[in-house]
Amino acid sequence: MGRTRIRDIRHEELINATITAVHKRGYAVVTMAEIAAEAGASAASINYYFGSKEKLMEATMRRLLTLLKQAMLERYATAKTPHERLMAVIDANFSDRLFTNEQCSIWMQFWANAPYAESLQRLHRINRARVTAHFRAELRALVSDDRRETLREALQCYMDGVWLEAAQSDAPLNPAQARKEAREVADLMLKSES
Amino acid sequence: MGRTRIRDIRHEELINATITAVHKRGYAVVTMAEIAAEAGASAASINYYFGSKEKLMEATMRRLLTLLKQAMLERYATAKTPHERLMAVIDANFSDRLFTNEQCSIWMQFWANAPYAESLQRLHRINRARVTAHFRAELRALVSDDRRETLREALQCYMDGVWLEAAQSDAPLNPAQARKEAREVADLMLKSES
DNA sequence: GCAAATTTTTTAAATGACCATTTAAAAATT
DNA sequence: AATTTTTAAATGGTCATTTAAAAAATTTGC
Repeated sequence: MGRTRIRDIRHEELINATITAVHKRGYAVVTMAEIAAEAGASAASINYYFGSKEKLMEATMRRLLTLLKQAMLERYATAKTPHERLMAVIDANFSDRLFTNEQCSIWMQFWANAPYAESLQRLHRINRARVTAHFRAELRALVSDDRRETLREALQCYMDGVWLEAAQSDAPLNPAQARKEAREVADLMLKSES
Repeated sequence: MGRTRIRDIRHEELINATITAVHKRGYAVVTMAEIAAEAGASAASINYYFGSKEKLMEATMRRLLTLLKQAMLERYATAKTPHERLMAVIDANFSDRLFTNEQCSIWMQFWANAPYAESLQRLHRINRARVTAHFRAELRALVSDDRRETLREALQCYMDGVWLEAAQSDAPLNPAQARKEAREVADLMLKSES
């Protein structure tokens, strides 16, 4: 009984179309018609499946969060030491799938609009809290108490900043390079701890 | 002959109103009527003085850039060593005047919308290039060639990230604390260079 | 000084677009 | 035949900008 398979397909298609359309036009400016066109559907069908523009946006942000979570868990699975697990979190943020112009751009859009949309803000905070928790846990074994929070905040802000800058660039990004640099930065900070 | 003094006053008032209104409502969503109400004027008068919403936004962003530039030059004036000048750039970014919820929030708004508005993008890039140049110049005397760019990028991204996070928070910010932490982060990175 | 004349500033109301959402009916699927 | 999916068209609302006229300020001629 493949119950309403089509529903899932449309959800997927429309969310992907939303990601592309928001990237192209900006969160607050993109129209239902543009998103629909991107998916080869009609604006009315979006409301049929999602109920409203706002709910579509929320579902899209959820998708993004899921992608990030997956990327993190994937890498976490094989990491053995605290240092490796720390790097797993970093690598996830700059994985080939996530560190693209489109993804950075749309993250930035949701980020910027979170303060003005309850539902986005909630999701955003949950996500940030998760990354914070991971960092804290791994840093516990790596740096002394008194410096840990400074270092964690610094690392988290650094990663946010990299994404933010990536969202501004139209030249294609280099995830491998970004991972390398992020690891260097992290090690640089850790080293000065000895 | 104080030529058309009133024009300057209105410009000032309307730009301030724009800052407040964009902070409250978001860049792409705020209306001319809301901005006008904030200034105790009519929407039509904004067009009389600025020509269009877009030009008003551009003028507002210019104002923000001027504020940052001023903050930097002020601190630069008294800094003697490269290290002091580096800290001057950092302190400027987290000065009492600039590191407020309202300022961070509106910076974030312009930032996020720069990719979709030619004029904003231009200004944004000019500003970033200036900060980059300052950092490069001061770091030249402080760290070895091979690490300089990594360190500079890390510092710049870190500062962007702090602003970005500040824009999400509704609790009042603590500029002094932010300066202290930023200095710590910078020194941490510099120390590991020896 | 001072009152018409001129210029600058201000706004209420009109204009013309644009858009999310609903509706009602058609098309496709079960 | 019943249900699900799709969309064209209608609806109702919002908003930037323009217009036309009023109000304030400034200049000018005396």
